[in-house]
Amino acid sequence: MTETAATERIRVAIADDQALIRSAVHAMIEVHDGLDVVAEASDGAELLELARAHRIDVVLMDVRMPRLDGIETTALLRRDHPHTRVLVLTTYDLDEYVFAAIRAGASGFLTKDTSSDELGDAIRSVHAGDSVLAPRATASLVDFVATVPEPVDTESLLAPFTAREREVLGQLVTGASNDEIAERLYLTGNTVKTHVKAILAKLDLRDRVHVVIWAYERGFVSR
Amino acid sequence: MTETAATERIRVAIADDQALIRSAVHAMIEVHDGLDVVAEASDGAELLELARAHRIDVVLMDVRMPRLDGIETTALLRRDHPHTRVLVLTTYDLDEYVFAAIRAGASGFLTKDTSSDELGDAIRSVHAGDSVLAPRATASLVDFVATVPEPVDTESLLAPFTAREREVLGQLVTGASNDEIAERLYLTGNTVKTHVKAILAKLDLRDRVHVVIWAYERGFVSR
DNA sequence: GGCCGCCTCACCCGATCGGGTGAGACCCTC
DNA sequence: GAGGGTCTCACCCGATCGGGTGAGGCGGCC
Repeated sequence: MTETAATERIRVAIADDQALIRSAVHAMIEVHDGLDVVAEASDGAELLELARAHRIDVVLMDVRMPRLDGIETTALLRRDHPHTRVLVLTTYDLDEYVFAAIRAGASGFLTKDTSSDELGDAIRSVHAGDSVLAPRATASLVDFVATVPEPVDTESLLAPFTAREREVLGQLVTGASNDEIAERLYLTGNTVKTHVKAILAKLDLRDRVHVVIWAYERGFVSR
Repeated sequence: MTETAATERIRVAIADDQALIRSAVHAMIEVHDGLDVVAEASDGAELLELARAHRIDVVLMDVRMPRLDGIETTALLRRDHPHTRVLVLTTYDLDEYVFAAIRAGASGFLTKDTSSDELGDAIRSVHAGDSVLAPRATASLVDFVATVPEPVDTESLLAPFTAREREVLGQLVTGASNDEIAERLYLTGNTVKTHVKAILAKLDLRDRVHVVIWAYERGFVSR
């Protein structure tokens, strides 16, 4: 794990439908020691073929490409070659793609006006396992995280409930009927009803539907 | 909007309970043109007092401080002085604090071993409205975003439903009873039941509880 | 015109649910 | 040992729900 990756050469591939961009990027990379461009593809499908033939460490991926776009290509590539890192390059930092790219498994998101040195550093970073984002992209992520509801403390939500009630509650939020709960917890239907009534009273809710809503709204369960 | 912020001097405050750290950070900032340290605080409460007296553009905030920690201080500060940006500095990049800091309204998250130049750049960046994250913090955010379920296309979820059914569905997921739905949509209870039955049939679900679960699980509704 | 989908409403039935009350057994604490 | 909380179960009642069936009106489409 503590191997000095700096001594290994990094095998880079370029995927972009514009030949001019490919050669420009190619030139930007070749000036760096330790970086080799081993493949160039004009669309995603072609890149996937090349990935089967060559070992690729880092792909510089355009988003807009015919046949298979950069996002889908990233997802497929990462599925079949988890070792290969993807650095997405866009013409402008259209942050509409940032989230899709990251979800697809991209390690970085930069604009094409990135300097040669920054690009070289970025390639080395993502190859080392770090993530690299353009400032605008970073801001998007920060904004996003700031709006995401914070995870709640489950224990405080469950505080008013007894052990048995928590078990019943756990079943309730799955949509189980009283009979199903009884079966799963080895209880009588009557007993389950008692616990359900206690839960409804403690939460001051009308019926099990509202219990489910309560659970999702409070983040007690989440998808 | 297109004013050249570079010509304005940036007023910086430092909040850290260790005097040695404060003076070291102070020294790192003063070497930069355009950056002035206008306040130093040894805890969050002190910083908040100083913020009422001075105009502060950027705060370099330690996380661990007595009385009021950096996270809570950030939240309070941002609430009362939205103009003031917060750059959180931690001893090690304990990413347990990254999300809390961002949620509290921090614009940046760096470790204290950041170089003087990087720190100066970071201060200028956050003052300009960008976000700055340490590489490790960036990786945390990227990992987080990658695990967040993607927002679903509502239209495709609603595809099988008629206009009226969608309205009833919208009421269903709020936990409304058939009578409440009837009241709100100016329908008979019998008619509502017909629509509910149609919805259950199309989703192949047993009862309204499962409809609510379906809605949350698919992201049709979210908190 | 005829067909079909949608919306509306009605009635019936059995199942499920929620509310109320009571009670026995157990365990822990004062 | 008296009291309180928990867990278990029982019975009753009325409300709600889901399933089945039928039917009239309306609008669009072939």
